Amino acid sequence: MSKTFYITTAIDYTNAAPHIGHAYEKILADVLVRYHRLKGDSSYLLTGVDQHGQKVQQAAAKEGISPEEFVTKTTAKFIELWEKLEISYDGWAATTDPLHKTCVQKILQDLYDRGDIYKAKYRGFYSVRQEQFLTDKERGEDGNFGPEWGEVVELEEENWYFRLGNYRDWLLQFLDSHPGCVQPAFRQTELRNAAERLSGDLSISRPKSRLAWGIELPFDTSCVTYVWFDALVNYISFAGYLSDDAKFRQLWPALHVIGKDIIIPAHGIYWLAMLKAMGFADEDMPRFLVHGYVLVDGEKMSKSLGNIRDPHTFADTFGVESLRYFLMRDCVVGQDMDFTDQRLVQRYNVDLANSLGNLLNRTLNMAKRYRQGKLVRSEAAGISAFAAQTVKDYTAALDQNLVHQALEITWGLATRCNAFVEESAPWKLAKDPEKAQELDTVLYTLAESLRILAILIAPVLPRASRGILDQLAAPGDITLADTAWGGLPDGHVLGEPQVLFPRIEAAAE
RNA sequence: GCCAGAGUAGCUCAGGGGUAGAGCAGGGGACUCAUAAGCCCUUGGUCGGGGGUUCAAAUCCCUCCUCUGGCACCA
Repeated sequence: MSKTFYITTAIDYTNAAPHIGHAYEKILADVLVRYHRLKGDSSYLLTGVDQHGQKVQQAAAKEGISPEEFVTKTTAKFIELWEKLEISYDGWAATTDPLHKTCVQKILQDLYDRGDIYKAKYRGFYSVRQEQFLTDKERGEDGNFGPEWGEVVELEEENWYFRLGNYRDWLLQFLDSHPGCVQPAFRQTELRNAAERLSGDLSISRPKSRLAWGIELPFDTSCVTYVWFDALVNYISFAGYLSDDAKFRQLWPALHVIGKDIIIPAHGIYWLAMLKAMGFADEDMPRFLVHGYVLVDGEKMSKSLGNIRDPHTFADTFGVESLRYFLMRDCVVGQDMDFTDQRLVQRYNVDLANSLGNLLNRTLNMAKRYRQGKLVRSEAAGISAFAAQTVKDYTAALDQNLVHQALEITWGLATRCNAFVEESAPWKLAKDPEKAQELDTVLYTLAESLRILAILIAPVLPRASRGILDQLAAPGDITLADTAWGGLPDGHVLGEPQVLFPRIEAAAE
């Protein structure tokens, strides 16, 4: 069996509800994994939640409930959203899972035994109110810590450290010899620059007196591990590392879909160094697909601006598919995108309703009116060749994860078909008995093109894909190979036309 | 500050030494199968400013300005 296309997303921190940015990342990963399934590749999508840590502990305390209870409640919100958005994940990584905990502890113990983890004292300024150490970043303009930190004391604490600095040279060599490890390329350049300046080791523990909600260090039960050796490890623990060798060999290495805010240093430096320390070979290092932010009306989403968009609202107002389409079509992979209601509605009306939806509708109506929906197998060479080229270009784009480009290419076929309707004017052919064969060819060509379009949109618009195939009365179980011309048999009878994407008339302001 | 990227039509962006491009928005037209959709035509830009190289610069070089990102644990 060939290697599985193993794709993961960042696991989301469960101290608050998911927003449109979380949704974007999961949809992107979902589209890519659906594409690989369509191609017939063995595929596996892992997503999940990061449930440990201080902010969860604090948020739970604030509500007067246990961290377990709090996390269960918040996690449910993520699961509910992913189901609504049709994120077709195969594995669910929740960091409180015993499987994960066992894996983390085995890794820590092993690194400890090999001397990659050591204990050292840290002395610094500590905010009693916020229960955290402060760095120079937290200092105000005047160089002092602001009142929001409450009482600040100087404190000494013993913690465990990972010998990150030992892996700096290897990391530089690895990045230099593996262009394409990070997409887009400029992110790899940034990572390389950051790695060059890397100095010092990485604190990986917190005393339980400060943070109890985490995974206990196997060699020091007075501490829990802090974020890195917990959250990052999910990518391998849930892939069977140290628990199911066959599964792990099949899946690993992964393509990590992550946001631009966590490539440096978390994934690009810490995670790669951690894997190296665990003994992973260069060819078993993951690759990264780094996406940008979803801006709202040109601004970064933030609580203080009060412009956080709830994906549920969008899904309920405009439909899940229009949200998936808009996010995938309007965002150049790797770049930020601007999310505005107006633009979403515009894209929906222009691309989904007017172009594709109307093409389906007019085709079925003409076939019904002129031929009672019955087709004669045939081919308009210009269009079938165009369709074949479209599939080729589409594949080339998606093989490079360029979802927006694949959609643009796909819609090129829909546009070509709409023009073809005008060129061939079936309503004129229908009035001339001598043109009967020509009319049959036009109708079959349009129906067949729609069948191909339905296949191509399937990764992004699974429901609309099924909807088109249903109306064509074509089989719903499809693969990319089915885009070959002539799938609809001679004498095939099309289904009833229904409006697939009703126009959104009210300008959403 | 250092590093990277960007600044091209109202908007989103492509192009990258030889007469300025696409989609959407705006304007006009012919048609009628269709979700007043689709199709055709069209308005619109001294390609951030200034210098330079060149027969020729949006494109190469220098410089300045602006924005974004990274360096600095929030998808």
